[in-house]
Amino acid sequence: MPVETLNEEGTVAVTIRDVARASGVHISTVSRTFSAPHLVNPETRSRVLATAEQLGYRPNRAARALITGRTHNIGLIVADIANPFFPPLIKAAETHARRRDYHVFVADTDEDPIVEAELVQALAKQVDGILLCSPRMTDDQIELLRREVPLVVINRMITGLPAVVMDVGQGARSAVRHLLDLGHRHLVYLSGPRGSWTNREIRRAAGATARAAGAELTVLGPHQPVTAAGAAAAGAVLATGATGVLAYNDLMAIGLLQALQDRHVPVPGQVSVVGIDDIAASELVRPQLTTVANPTAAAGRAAVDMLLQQGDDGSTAQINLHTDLVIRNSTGPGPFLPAGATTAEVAAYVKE
Amino acid sequence: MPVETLNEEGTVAVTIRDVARASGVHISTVSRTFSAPHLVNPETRSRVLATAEQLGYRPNRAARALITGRTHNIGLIVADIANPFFPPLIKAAETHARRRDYHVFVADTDEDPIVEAELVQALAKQVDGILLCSPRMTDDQIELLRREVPLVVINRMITGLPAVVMDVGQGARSAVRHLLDLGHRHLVYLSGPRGSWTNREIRRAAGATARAAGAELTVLGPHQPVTAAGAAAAGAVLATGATGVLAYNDLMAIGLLQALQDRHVPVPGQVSVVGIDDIAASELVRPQLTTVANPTAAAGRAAVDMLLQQGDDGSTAQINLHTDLVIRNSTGPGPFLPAGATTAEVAAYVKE
DNA sequence: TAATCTGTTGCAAACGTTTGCCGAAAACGG
DNA sequence: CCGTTTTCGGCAAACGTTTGCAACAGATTA
Repeated sequence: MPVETLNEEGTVAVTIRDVARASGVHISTVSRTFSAPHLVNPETRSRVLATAEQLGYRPNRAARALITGRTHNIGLIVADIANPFFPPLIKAAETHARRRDYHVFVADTDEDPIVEAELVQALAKQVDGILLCSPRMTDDQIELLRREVPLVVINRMITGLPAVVMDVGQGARSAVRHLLDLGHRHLVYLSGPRGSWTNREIRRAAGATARAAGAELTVLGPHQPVTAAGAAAAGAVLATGATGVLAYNDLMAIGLLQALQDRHVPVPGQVSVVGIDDIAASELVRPQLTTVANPTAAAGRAAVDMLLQQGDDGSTAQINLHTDLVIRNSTGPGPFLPAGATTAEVAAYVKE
Repeated sequence: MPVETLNEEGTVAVTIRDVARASGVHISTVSRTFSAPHLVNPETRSRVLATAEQLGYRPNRAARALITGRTHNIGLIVADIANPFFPPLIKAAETHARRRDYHVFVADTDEDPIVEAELVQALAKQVDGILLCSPRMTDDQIELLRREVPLVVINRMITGLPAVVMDVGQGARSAVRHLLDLGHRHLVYLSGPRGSWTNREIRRAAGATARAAGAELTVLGPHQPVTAAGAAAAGAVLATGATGVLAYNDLMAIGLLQALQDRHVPVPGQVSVVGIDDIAASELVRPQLTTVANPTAAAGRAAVDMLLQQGDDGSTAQINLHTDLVIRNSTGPGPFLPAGATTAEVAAYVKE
């Protein structure tokens, strides 16, 4: 009776060797049955598969990783799992990766660039690549890290680095144009965290669009991308005298909405607010938030594909995903129009 | 000149062997420097550490896993990452695990018990244990799977299995008592998904509490735990004539809130609504949701600890975490009381 | 019929660690 | 100063795979 090693659960650990013995072939044949089926006789193959199935054999990924150098794992690093912007992306990436037989490590940096770098380092040797989501590091740091592990960046553009971005510049332009169309002439941009590429893009696009229309745009910030920061900014927003606000993300916009409500400032009667992301909650608050919808799920899937194809060629494509302005109830006509004016009336007014 | 193997990034893969050669010791000494430092002379140790640092050596976890049988990874399986109940738990578990030098695979079952079982199987050989969050499988299935991999269950009680539960029964009792105290005599429980242990606990506790007070409790469901289901149930809720509603979770409660608002049913004027979970959005909607706060972050940390200690002894502890009723604005006096009655007045009335 | 090719399998050397065992040297006790 | 213990470090065998190479049989070609 052969000595079987028991694993910690007290069951027999069945290896390639057991399958080989039971089906009367060499272990290499068993190995090939799984990793290069076309190299083994169909008859033998089915016999091996049958005994493997019967014995409950599962390939040991550590052993496989050791020799092939591919772990079949990928890392996904986000700023804050609890920020509702990320879960749909995580979910999509995870599901997509699993379909390709990859598993996903998810890690959270708490918006801290130092933690971010450490995490990449820690994960580097254990994954085939990392998806860096809205990184807060500098471009230089990222350049350094990409030498240790294949990287795909989401929501940031760095020359020479494969990236998936949601076209937040275009989104910001639509949002600002929407506010201008409604007759607002003085706008505020509630700026997001320092180090965010997205934040720079939005500010630039919003500024350019406002300037082109001869409107004024005041930038407030930087802020942490959370509701509390949006709420805290309410006073400053009102102090500017602006009537239209674009926020870095929906959380901040919602926080602002709440604070304005608490101060009995009518929205959109006195101030119009636009968010970015279209998180689930933006439909749940009242007034419902006008916002720029980001295709986060598509971005997650695209990023996984880019990462897995990266080895094949030296291509460093950059994908730019389209964003959509979703108009809800937090935006309305500017202050010098009759409060009840419809969009059509406003459009007519503006054209005059 | 020795031949160095290059990894896919084109940099040299530095192994224990390189460190050994560079510091003039045997590889076993290098190994021990990292995995059993007390067995090596402090002087040698620091020399090895220095060269390791200088060469940029990182232990290969696959090789380590292969020989020790421990991967230093854990799996975390949740029903739906996009359900805001889970992210705080995931985040806490991940951070806590990382502090103990473990990495976390996160996977999503889409509320499907079949996917759930497959995921456990797929992850089993690649992790040291799995955290099963609010599983939808049957007890038997879970019993079967625990033989393949150490398991800790969250939000479910199965005899003999280590578990962390949030005391949702107690939460439901507080919630129902709160509604009864406000003078509501006919309540509805908006039931959650089939297969949810939590759902059974809530229903049982709510039913018992209502019965003990001689009040009526109608159970509606099962439902998917999403806002749409809560909204869709609005008609049925009103049809029962009940004035107090307890929902399986906040998402459903919020959905219901929206639908009632659309029908111009005043909340809490005509109907009071209580949720469970205390997700971030429950504070953002208007009226703000009265709900049972679950200590999800604490649960995540506790579960990680249990899983990592599990090997040490055969203990299968079950931790029961306290929940808290958070009273906000979605609950108010029952219909036969003056609409503006304060809580104190209500209490007085009920006592009479 | 000999030479070549093709398809299938076995052999054995890796991959980068950990760890039980053993010997050498140092420290200790009497 | 001798015997015993302790500390330290080397040796080599694992762990479960993959994969280049070689062997062999049968089919194909010239």
